[in-house]
Amino acid sequence: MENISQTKCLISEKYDIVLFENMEVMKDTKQKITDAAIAIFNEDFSAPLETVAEKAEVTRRTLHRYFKDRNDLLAACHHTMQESCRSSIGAVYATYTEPLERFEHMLYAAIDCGVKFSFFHKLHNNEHHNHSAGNKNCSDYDRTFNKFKSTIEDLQNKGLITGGLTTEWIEMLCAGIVTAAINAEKAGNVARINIKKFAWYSLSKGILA
Amino acid sequence: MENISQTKCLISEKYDIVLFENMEVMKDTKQKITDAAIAIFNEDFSAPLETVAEKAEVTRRTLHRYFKDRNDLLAACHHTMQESCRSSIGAVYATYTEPLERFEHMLYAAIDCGVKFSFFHKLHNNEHHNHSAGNKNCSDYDRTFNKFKSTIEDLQNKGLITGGLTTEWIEMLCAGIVTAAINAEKAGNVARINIKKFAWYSLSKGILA
DNA sequence: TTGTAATGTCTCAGATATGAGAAATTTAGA
DNA sequence: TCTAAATTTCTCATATCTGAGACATTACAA
Repeated sequence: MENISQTKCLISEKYDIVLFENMEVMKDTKQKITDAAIAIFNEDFSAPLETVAEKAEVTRRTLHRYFKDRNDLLAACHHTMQESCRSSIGAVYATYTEPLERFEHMLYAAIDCGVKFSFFHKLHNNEHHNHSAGNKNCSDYDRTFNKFKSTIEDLQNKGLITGGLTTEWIEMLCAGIVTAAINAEKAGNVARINIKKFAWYSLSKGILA
Repeated sequence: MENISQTKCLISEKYDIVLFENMEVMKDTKQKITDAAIAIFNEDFSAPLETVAEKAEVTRRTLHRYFKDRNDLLAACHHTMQESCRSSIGAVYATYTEPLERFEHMLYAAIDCGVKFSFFHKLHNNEHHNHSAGNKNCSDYDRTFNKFKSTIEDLQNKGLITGGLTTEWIEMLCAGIVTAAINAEKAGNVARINIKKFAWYSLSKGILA
């Protein structure tokens, strides 16, 4: 019987410590509200702002002091998600050049970004959103996610991907597995240390030739 | 280089024809509204009822004639999801006894249920929902999903699962892969015929020893 | 301790969502 | 074609959400 411990896995110590979100003691209020909004809107896009304020542990009045209106808050969410993904994925892209190694660390980066990754991906891939390169938000998204996509294409060109699987499927699968990792983390029924290990095992076995 | 066509795959012809949702010409209005609500609420839980009515191609007034209020509509959603999942998964459970075969067909059944599967799963597994066996909805959910979970346990007991992977992770992964399949279907960038093939390939390789 | 900036409380007006009555219109079947 | 049921249209009252002013309270740094 195969055992997961035999599988090569590049998780560094760093990832085991700061595993998911930054648990900083004192975030500045504006960022705290933005982070709360990302968590809430990811699950319930039309949730009342009161709900966001509660999650951020501030009054609705305070929220309105920082954000003109709902759209303003959403723009801040977008900026935070974009920046978090750009920074994490960009760092991996710059650090690793070998496609497989790069791909593995991109998965870990995506899991570290957590909801900021999955909500960002969801927003730009849902049926109502019409993605246009002219839109600043969309081009920001593309710049970051193209690093992801091109890494998958590199794997394919090197013949590392199971024949027949398409780039599009692999992208969807990655998003699905990141979501699984986030949900496992939230549910708390899978040991934290294992989540990335499991995610990489299932993803790599699931697509590599 | 491994090719996906070499992988054993039990998709029957039936699945290729009625692939995702039932595209019936004339659904009765109440069911049409309920289905629209499942699609909308899955993506935006607090979406206004106007949005649901639009999706169902009726007036908000008509919606209110069938459903007393939002909760009433939500109860109908729950009933439809429960019944769809119970029927599909129950049929697979009754038809196949060999765990691996059963598991594969359960994946196909879940993909066929589509949003009805993923929304149902999401509702009973999100952090706000406190799952209690006393609640009728929860026990309905458990009855159906325990068939899923016990199938995974059977695989594990037979030594078919990669050592170390937990039941909880596999459940999350299944939900993630079903979501990937649904999104691939919605995005339309993965050929319909391939979706189930890809999903089973990635899932089976991703967890089986 | 004191002053200032940030946040909370209370309040309100306008916007949007909700639920339903009444009558007109459409649809489907005899 | 005619009738009955279903749906739409228009309307309204109520509820909830939103954004902001005025002032009280708190936190913190000098």
